[in-house]
Amino acid sequence: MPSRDPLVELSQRFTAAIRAAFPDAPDADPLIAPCKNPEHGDFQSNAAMGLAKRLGLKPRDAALALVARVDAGDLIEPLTAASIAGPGFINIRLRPQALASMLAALDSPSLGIEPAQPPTTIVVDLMGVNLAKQMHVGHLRSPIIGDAIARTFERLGHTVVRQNHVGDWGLNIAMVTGRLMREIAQGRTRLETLTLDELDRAYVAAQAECQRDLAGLEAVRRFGLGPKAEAELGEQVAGATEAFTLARQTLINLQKKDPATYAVWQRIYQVTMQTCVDVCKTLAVNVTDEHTAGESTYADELAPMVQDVLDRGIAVHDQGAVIIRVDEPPAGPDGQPLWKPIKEPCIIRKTDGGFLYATTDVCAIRRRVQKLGGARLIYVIDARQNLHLRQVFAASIRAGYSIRKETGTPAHMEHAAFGAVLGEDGRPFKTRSGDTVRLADLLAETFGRAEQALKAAATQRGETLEDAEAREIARAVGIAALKYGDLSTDRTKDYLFSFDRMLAFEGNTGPYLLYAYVRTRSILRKAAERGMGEAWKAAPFSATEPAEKQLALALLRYPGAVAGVAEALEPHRLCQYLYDLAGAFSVFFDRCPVLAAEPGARDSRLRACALTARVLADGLGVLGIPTIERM
RNA sequence: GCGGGCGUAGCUCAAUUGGAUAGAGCAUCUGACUACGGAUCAGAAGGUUAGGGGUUCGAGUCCCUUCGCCCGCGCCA
Repeated sequence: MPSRDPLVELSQRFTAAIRAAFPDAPDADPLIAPCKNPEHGDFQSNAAMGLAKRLGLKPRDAALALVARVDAGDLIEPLTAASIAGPGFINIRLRPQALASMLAALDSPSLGIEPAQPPTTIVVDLMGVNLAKQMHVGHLRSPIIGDAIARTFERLGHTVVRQNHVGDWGLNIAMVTGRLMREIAQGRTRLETLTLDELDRAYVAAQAECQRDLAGLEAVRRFGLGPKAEAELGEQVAGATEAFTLARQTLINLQKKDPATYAVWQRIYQVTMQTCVDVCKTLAVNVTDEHTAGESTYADELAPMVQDVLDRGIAVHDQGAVIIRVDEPPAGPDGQPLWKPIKEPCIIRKTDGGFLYATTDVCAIRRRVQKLGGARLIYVIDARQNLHLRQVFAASIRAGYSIRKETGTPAHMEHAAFGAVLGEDGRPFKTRSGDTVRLADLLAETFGRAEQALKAAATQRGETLEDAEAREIARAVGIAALKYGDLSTDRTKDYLFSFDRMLAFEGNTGPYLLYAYVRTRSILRKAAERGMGEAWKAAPFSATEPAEKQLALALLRYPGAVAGVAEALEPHRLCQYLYDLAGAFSVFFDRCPVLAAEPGARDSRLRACALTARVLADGLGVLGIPTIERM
């Protein structure tokens, strides 16, 4: 039985040929890849050049030796000296029969993606909202990229645990909680009707009133700006100091769960998380209450954790703080250092006895490995946090918290970093007035623009779109535009945000892919309307036209494309694949009539359309982009 | 100062991790149809891959160096 994936099948045959021809290099990679240029062939092996270098042969001789030993069977056309091109590329053509049977095999419920054996547990950190703060563009990339990565592993049959590491604890939260309690006491705010907007304002106000302008006071004194200025600033500092002291008291009350204080905090939590979960739902991001693991849930673990590492001599006192040094990594099983030396130590307790986010993050690693069973931890967090994460990873390895019981080795921890969101001027994305863009506004504008564009297109076709239907389709188009726009470029680079570009119906965009999908569905719908039955669903694939063959080859690359995303944690590979597939389908659509073809070709082409539709929908699903039937 | 990242067509991005003539889309120009959804397809033009040096059959990719931009750097999260 032929494999569904020609890459796998060809790799096996070439590996066997390498072992037979070059016993001294049995482990050499066959380096099978699809040909970029269809004129060269369907696939190519680039193994000969490497082998030649390694064994001191002429590349062409190595290629000849390989060509002579590859078992072509009924899979590929026989390889000859004429198959060798350039310095030693071996060009490969599939036999039509093999192509047809592989395609038929792909046309299964799994679409050629077999569940991982054995599945592993992967924890994905994919969001970090803060209590009492309005969500803004900065919160966009993590859930979009993180959810796509999570869905990829789920699709491959792994167990995924999503974690929303909510910033819901600490002095900043205590400040706003304290402020809110006073506002309530004064009758200026009501807990029952509290909104996130009010919370956001209270947060900013609380920050401001706790901000002691000591530097300003110093300057006033130094430059002798007069007793009045000094008195004003002195008053501010005194007020801020008082507010600060109050916030500290609130934090203490929170920590011991003083009922009045805790009730206000809970309400703040509720209002913030409701908005967060709503946004995720709107965006079709799979993050719900069950995925939230706020910093508050680690509060009781911090002090004992620090004590534990102190007791074991892993952490030390330094300049009044408690730190874990990470500049001398121990060697792992392979003799290599477990991480790259980091000069800056990981601080886990401040001089004043307070804890930091590093303290929480070390506890989070412990929970994710020891309790949640994570064999692999993926942090989808912006690139600026790289040093912090490396410190925390290293510290948790030293502390033994990330050592898996099953294997005795550290869980694999990765930072899937992403760049900043920039405006079209290349500066951080802001509103015209320079404020940060609220997520709610951004979504509204996306959906609004999508709806307008859809209506305009409908008018041009001479159709009218009902408001309700337009809105519904605009939602899907907007989500596709927003998510695909973000996912389709290398996540590590900064991302230039542009409504016009992401919402364009042409080019490598979400709407274009939805359109391609809609066209596949439209043909199938028409086939049903014209009573073409269901027999075509089992029709043999025949690829007589070049466009049919290119579509078939594109379809066969699907399992590899999904696997590639998992390997590199780079969803843009799947985007590129889907765009290629949509392009191959468009050419096919242009060249090969389906419904009007004679019955044999028609059935084969109908089946190709159906398979294309399923791969497009499945692939978009892996990216977290829902499809629609019409647009 | 130290550390990390980036620099590819006018613009926005790719390049299967060292492979064939560096590919797409947008914008520009030229063709194709009274259309299975033209929101399409075919073609043209556009490049010293920031500059220089090196490694080898072969470099956008690896090493060295210069320039430019972004980010981080023990008691914020």
